[in-house]
Amino acid sequence: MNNSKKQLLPTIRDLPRFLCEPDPYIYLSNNYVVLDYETTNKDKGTALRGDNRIVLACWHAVLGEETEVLSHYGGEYELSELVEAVQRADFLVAHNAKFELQWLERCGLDIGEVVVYDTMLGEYVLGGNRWVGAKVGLDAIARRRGLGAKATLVSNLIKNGVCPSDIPRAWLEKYCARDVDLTHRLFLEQRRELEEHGLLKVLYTRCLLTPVLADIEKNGMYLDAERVEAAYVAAERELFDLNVRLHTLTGGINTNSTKQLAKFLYEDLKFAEVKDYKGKPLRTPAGAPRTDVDTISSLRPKNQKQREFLEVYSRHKEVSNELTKYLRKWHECCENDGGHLTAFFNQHMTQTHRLSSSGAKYRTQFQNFPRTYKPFFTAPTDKWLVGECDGSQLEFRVAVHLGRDEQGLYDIEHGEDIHGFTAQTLTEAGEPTDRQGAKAHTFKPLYGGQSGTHAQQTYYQAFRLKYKGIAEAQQRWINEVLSTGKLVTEWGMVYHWPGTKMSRSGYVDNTTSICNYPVQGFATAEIIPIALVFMWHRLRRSDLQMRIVNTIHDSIIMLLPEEEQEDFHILSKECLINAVYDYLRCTYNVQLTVPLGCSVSTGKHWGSKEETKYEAEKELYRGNGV
DNA sequence: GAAAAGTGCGCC
DNA sequence: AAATGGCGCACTTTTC
Repeated sequence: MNNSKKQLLPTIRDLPRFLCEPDPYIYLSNNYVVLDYETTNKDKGTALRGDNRIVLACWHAVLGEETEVLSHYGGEYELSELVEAVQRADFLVAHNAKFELQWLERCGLDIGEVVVYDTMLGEYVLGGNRWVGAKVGLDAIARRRGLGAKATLVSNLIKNGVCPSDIPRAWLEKYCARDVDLTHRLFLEQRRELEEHGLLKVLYTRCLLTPVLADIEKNGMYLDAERVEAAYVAAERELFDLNVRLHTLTGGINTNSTKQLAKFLYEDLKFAEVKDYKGKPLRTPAGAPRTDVDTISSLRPKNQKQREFLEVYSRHKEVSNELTKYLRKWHECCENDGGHLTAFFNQHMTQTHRLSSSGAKYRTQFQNFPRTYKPFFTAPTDKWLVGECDGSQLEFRVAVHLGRDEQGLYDIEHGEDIHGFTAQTLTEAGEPTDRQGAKAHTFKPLYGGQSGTHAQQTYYQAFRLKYKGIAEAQQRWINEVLSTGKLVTEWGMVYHWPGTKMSRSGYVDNTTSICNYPVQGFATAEIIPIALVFMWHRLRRSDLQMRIVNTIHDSIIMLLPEEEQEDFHILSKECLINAVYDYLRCTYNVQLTVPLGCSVSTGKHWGSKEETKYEAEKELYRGNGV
């Protein structure tokens, strides 16, 4: 166990050079490999399925002026030449490199030692918020850039479910060679543009996260079968009763149909629609009456029939949601897979560049479990725990930094109760609100929110007055977008809102996005990924057994042996706090001016209430950091 | 009959 | 005219 080369917890200096001395200009080197795999096609060909295999690998090995064009038809055990080429190179180029990395790991590569350049992420970073998802697919990019479309015959075969292993070898080779060539030319175009726009560093950060995600997707999370089963059975039982009652009350309409439900609510039961301050009914974007919980819960029943319907309906909605989105799937997962639940992370789906996730086999994504279900997750073995660490008030603190807001800094340093201020302001404006109820409103101004009830508007104004620095920064962002159509953030990321105009009333299009993207992006697309990267590499170079299993925007979820609790605390603090300051300074030349904090908890199940909080030392954010 | 649009709801 | 950001998934209805 005491491997001489490893330590329980290596320091940051022991990490690979590309981390302790981050250098985005490595991408200007001409020592790289461009790779594309064709694989069998179960679940999109993922390497995480043992029954998939590599059909064909095509790669370019570039060294100086020389480009070798290579390919190999056959499985992963015969690809040592490729693995060695990748190890010799300064970096690996691939489109959606997470996919290739998972395969390369099966081919025997240590993916913790590789720097990748992902052309999908390259395009994503160049686009800012302009193109996401399918628009950064290789086809779409080739079309947009006039690089020549993909070979249509083979791509159509694959799209229509034909396994590459059944496609004639010569066709497939031509297709794959073309994709590598396309990826290579795309890379050369992109790196020039990224350098020109000062975006290499942003791409570097995106790409550092790729091997981390490639690895943690393999882990998954574990459900406590007993807890899931109990909740599942109780919910099915309750739903059955509620269905009967609802059927009687409504005469058998389908309450899942917004159309039928709206007719029942507003015509049959004669509820009055909720109106705005001008007396106009609040409708959906398409003009239909609203039937969501918020709307329905604000309806005021005037008779017994209305009252009873609201009561039964709201509970029915709750229970059926829980069942269809979580409990039935998790019940299946416990029956068939011992409660092992997996998902994958999408690096290219969001406008702000935070991650998104999608459920794998059971289609439950990893970022929207109901909070009350956290205790349904547990460790797969005895003597292991679930741990969670998250950035304290992360988006607020980021906003305070971006606005160099003195009041905000004071409040953070003195642990002021921000929600308390919200509650007090709302109460004094005639809308009695407790602290819990105030939480929803506290940060709405960070999203540029202005409207609402009189008391709410009073609060938003009070927020803008109190945190002047934040409000002024947001106003500057709006002005910049008005005059240039884009916003260059202080870490280099550029968001675009072309054609933004001011209306006659003075309201600027996209105000809410302009106010929010920099905050959300810096917090959850830069800071947390940095922490994840450092945490993963330090664990990888240690003897510790704990592993990262999930990340939800401002938090990281782990599985760990009981005896590694202290290491987990240290690691959380050092990665979520210290490493972030260093990395931001080295890579982005950004000196954070606020304390970062984190809170750490562990337990037999996820969601333990006992938290330990840590705060940054003053010299990290108030001096030169030395 | 499949795809797209619309609506609602879970999380941060 | 409206004016709180970001997602993915279930379900119904509309469109092609």
